[in-house]
Amino acid sequence: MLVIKDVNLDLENTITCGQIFRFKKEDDNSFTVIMSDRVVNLKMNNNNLIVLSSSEEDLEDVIKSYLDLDRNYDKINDKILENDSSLKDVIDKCNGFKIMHTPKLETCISYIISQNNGVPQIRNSLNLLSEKYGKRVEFMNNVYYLFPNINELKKLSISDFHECKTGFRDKYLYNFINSNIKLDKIDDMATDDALKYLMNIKGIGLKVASCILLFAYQRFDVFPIDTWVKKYFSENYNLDDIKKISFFAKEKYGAYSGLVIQYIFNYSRNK
DNA sequence: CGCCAGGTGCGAA
DNA sequence: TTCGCACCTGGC
Repeated sequence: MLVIKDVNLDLENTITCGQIFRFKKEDDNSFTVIMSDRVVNLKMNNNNLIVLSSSEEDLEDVIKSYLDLDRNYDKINDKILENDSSLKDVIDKCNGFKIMHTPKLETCISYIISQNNGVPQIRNSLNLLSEKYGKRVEFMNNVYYLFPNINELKKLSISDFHECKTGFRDKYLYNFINSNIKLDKIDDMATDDALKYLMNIKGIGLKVASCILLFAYQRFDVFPIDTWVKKYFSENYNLDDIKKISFFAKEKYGAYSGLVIQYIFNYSRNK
C-alpha cells in the first residue's frame, strides 16, 4: 500500500468525467482503475491518496504521473482567471480536477471509438478488446484484463474489431493500427504539427486528435470542442461555431485553453 | 418505433 | 471552402 500525502485531488471528478473509460467505483467510494501495466485501487482519505496496486514497481512515480499530481494547478488557475474572471464559478467547482496522463495507444483507440458514440458503448468496446486480446491480471479477488499492446492489435482483422462492437469505426481502427504512425515521434512535435500528423489517419478528426494530445501528451494548448463545450460558449459568450470558439479560447486562455475547456466540459456535465 | 451519443469522411454546390 | 448527410449500435 502506498499513501501520497496532502494532495489537492478531486478523485471522483477526475476519474469519472470521461477522460478514461475503464474504471469502476467501489462500494467504499474508492475507484479501481485499469492502467496500462497494472490495476490500481485509489481512495481519498482527507487529503491523502491511498493506493493499492497489482504491481509495486515505481508505484509512486507511476501514480503521480498518471494523475498529474506534480503540476501546480493553483498557479495555472490564477492565470486563467486573470484573463477571464467570469470563469470563477467554473474553476471553483473544478478545484482538485486534473488532466490525467493516459497511455498513448489506448487513448488513440479510445477516442477513435468515441466518435458519434456513447460513453457506456465506448467502455464496452474497450473492455471487449481487452478481454479478448489483453493480459489477464488478478487483483483483490477479481479478474481484470489490461489493454492489449500494439503487437496483439496488429494481428486483428477489420471484422475482429467489428466483433468488439465498434460499428463503422472498425475500419478506422484497423487502418490506425496498421499505419506506420509513430506515437513516440509526437513527443517532439509542435502541437499544430502533431494535430496534422494524427489527422492523416482516417477516423481521426480535429476533436479526436485534440483529445489524444491533451490526455496522452499533456498538450494544454488544444481545444477538444464537443457538444457540451459548444453549448456553453453559445450560451455564455454567444459564439456558435468551432472556429470562433477556438479563436476565442486561443486569444483568451492561450497555453491553457485545453484545461479551460475540460473545466467547462466537467462543469457543464455536472450541472 | 425514432432519436441520440464527447464526430468524421464523403460528395455536392 | 463550406455544407449536409449517413453511419454501427444499444439505451431510452
